[in-house]
Amino acid sequence: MDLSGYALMFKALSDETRIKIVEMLSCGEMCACDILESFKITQPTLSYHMKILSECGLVKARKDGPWMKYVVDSQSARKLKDFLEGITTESENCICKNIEKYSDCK
Amino acid sequence: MDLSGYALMFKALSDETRIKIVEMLSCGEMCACDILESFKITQPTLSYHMKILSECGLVKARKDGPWMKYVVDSQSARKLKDFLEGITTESENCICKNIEKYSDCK
DNA sequence: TAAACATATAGATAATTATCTATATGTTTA
DNA sequence: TAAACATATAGATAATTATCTATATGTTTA
Repeated sequence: MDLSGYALMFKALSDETRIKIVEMLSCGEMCACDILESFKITQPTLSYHMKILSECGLVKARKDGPWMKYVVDSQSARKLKDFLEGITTESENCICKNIEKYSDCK
Repeated sequence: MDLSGYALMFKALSDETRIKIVEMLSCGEMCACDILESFKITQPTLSYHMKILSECGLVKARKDGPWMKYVVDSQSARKLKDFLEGITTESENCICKNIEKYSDCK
């Protein structure tokens, strides 16, 4: 995954409401209507947040009749975790060996 | 750490420039001027980013003469990693046992 | 001490974000 | 099939963000 992918996932988690949603989903699949009950936001706002969480890949969405069901995508969460692992751990192929790639690129 | 603390750290990592900075710092301490060389941003913009990274706790800053030196705070990074761990792993005291806390709280 | 260097701050601005209301679309049930 | 239910989309808006230029502050060196 390239950095913009990580940035999108981190951005998805940069909002407290979305962090809470992800925590709720960590126990298993839930439908939007059930998630909505735990928050004081309107249905369109939840829909907006779920789109952000789904589009970055951190959450998987599926349609079940009239309901949308959501669950954490463990693989994506693990990738993000591994990124943080790379930040803390000393290793042979340290992430920072790629520094030159960034020179003069935006 | 409460959720707003995590949100701040995730927000700090939601920008590609800042992700790159953190990667660079993962190898060890660097001064602002050296970091700046790898980016096409102005010095005030870098100063802005370093403030965001420092204030959330993900990066430690210290003054050394005229230089500011920065390094990743491994403890914070580990906390963030553990949060993601809690999202993926099934456990006795699952994060989602706290769901009721969110009810009707914004 | 004056010049050079490193960084921070102030103020402006275009772009993005989180939220809402109103409404549309799609699915199930009576 | 009409009503009820679940969700998404459109459009508006206030707040936030990332960036810049100009300038201030603090430190070292000649």
